[in-house]
Parts: sequence; C-alpha cells; structure tokens
Amino acid sequence: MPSKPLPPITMDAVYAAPGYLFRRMQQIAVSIFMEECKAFDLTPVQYAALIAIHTHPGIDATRLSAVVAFDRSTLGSVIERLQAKDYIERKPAPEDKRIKLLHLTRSGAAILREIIPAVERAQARMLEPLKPADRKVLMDLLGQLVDLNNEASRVPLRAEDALEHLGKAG
Amino acid sequence: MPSKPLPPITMDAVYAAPGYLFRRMQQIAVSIFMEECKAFDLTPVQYAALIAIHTHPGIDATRLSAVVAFDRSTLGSVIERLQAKDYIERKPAPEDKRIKLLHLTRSGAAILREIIPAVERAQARMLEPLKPADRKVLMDLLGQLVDLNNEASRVPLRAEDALEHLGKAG
DNA sequence: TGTTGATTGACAGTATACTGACGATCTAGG
DNA sequence: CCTAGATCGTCAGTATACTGTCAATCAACA
Repeated sequence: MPSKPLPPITMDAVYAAPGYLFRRMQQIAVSIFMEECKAFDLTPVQYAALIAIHTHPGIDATRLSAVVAFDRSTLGSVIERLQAKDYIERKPAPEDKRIKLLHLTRSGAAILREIIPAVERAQARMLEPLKPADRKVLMDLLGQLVDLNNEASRVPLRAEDALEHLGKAG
Repeated sequence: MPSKPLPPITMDAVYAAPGYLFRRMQQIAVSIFMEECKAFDLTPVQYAALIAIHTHPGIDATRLSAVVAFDRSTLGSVIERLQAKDYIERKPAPEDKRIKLLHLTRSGAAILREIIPAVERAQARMLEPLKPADRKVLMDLLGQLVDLNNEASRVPLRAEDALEHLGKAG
C-alpha cells in the first residue's frame, strides 16, 4: 500500500500563516532598530530593560522580568551585559540577601537620553510603509491580541502589579 | 550644570511601541506552537524548513534560506538537527561539488503529515481572541507590512525567484 | 588557459529565548 | 524556635538569529 501523499502544501500558505508573519515582522523590526541605533551598541532588549530600570529604580531581576516580559534566565545575561557596559549597577538589598537591586548609572541615563530619538525613528520606520490610518488599526488590533493572549506565553507580562510588593517587606 | 533629566518615559509607551508588540506577539506565537505540537519535537523554524524542502525537493541550503527567510548561518544548524532526527537527507550535487541537495526522508514526510493538524490548531489559536473580521484585517495589514518591509531585513524573502536558477547549471 | 570574482557550506562569536535544576535565603506554620 | 515550602539568582543545555570569516569550488573573462 503506497504511503498516503501529503495534503497539497504551498509556501504561500506558510507565508500567510500568522506565526510566520509574526516571526518575519519581528526579524524586520529588530533589523530596523539595530540599523537606526547602530551608533549606540544597545539591542532592543537591552533598551527595554534600561527603560524599565529607569522607570522602576531599585527593582530586582525577577520583577524586572515580569515588567518587560522577558524570561528570567535570559534577563540574567542581559543584566550582565548592561552592567559590563556600565549602564546599570546592582546593589545587594539590605533586608533580603537573595535580592540585588538595579539602578541606572549616570552613563546609563546618558545613553538613554541620547538613544531615544533613534529608537523613535526606528519605531516609525517599521510602520512607515502603511497608510497612517492602517498603522493605527494594526497597532490597535495587535495591542488587543497581545493583551488577550498574555497568559498564553510562558512569561506573561505583569507590568505594575508585579511591583506591588516592592518595599513592603515588613 | 545639572544633567538634563530624561524626557518623561513610561512603560506604557514601551508597551504600545510597534517593536515591543512584534517581539511579544512572536513570543506568544512560538509558545502556542510549541504547546500544540509538543508531541512532535519540531520547532516552528524546523517545521517551516521541512515544508519548504517538501515543496522544493532537491533545494540547496542557500536557496532554502531565501525561500523561508532564515539567516544562512542559522539554517545550517537547523538542517543539522533535522538530519539528526532523520527527517531530511543531504546528497552532494553531481554537477557542483559545493552544493548539497536536500530531500525529505520517508520519516520527514510522515511527521509532516501528522503535525499539520496541530500546526493549524496553533495558527488558529494565535488569532482566536479577536473577532473573525478583525483577524482578517490584522493578517491583511501585517501581510502588507511584511511584504513592503521585505528589503529592510537582513535576509529578505526571495521565495520562488530564488529557485529560478535551480537545475539550469548549463 | 589562467586568473579574478562570486558562490557554497562551514565555523567562531555574540545575543536573545526557554527548560529545568540548584543552593542560598526568606516566610509561614506548628 | 525550627522546619516545609516558596522565592531569588544562577547555571547548564538547547534552539533560533545575526555578523564576519574562511577554504573549496565554480563561472566568466581576458
């Protein structure tokens, strides 16, 4: 008995699949970011971490991972690299010896100030090929989808709620 | 002179940035794919490569990278893993000693046949939280955007044109 | 024909991402 | 007080992704 043939599969079906488009768009977005920010030696992930540390000074790594929705293991090496570049510093928490608190250095605040225009150019470029109205529709739907699918990812975004217990150790 | 303060930055601005949403959605999509396909030991990338090899039997690695828009270096290890799992085989091309031709094995065709329903469930789940009409709008706009931004990525999709010279060595 | 330039696969190096495990530490319950 | 369970940072292992380089090979031109 001959083996059953595969159903008709075309690459066009792959190209139109949501998963493929998401992966491809992510590739493109990173590429544009790196191009606009090539003067700064900061990756998109490092940039997001830096912003989050700026917004939440004294945050610890676990809470930071919830705020930016990075895997905690991944974040460890991201933090190491930011520290090696002298953009952040880690100080042990006096009340909990397991925790290391994260702060921007003067250098980190400076690079953030300088890179922001480039990042905004990059973000604009990603959507530039679409008509302004379509950009808004796309971002709106994608925002909804990411939010509604939050729990489907291994590292759900916890945003501000993740910080509720910060400093309430007593 | 005191250092200029950073412009007001909120995490909300980050959460709404295109690049952030694209990265997040990609995370979620991979997570859903792996969950639906956990019985198969195939990653999204390996799946796409397998489909492309099925669609273009005898393709070589460089052209495959153009057809699925993977980096060539990355594709090398992907091919290695697919070969280790006995899903594909590589045969040296008689007319060009640099090239190795890729074909599905019987095993590879079988796994493809079995995994396709799971992949389709995964693709559907990614969009499920949206209303059907919104799904269509999102996919349409994202498809446009990826297409229009194709050249912005380091590894542009070349699809079928990449295959034009296949077998025309004379 | 002989050499230049392009192509192919491979490799080293860096940076996300995730899984699973581990010791150190803290918290709660008894 | 003291132990059971939770949490924190870290590490090992695997899998994309990309940059840049290299030798082998091929094609094209002088």
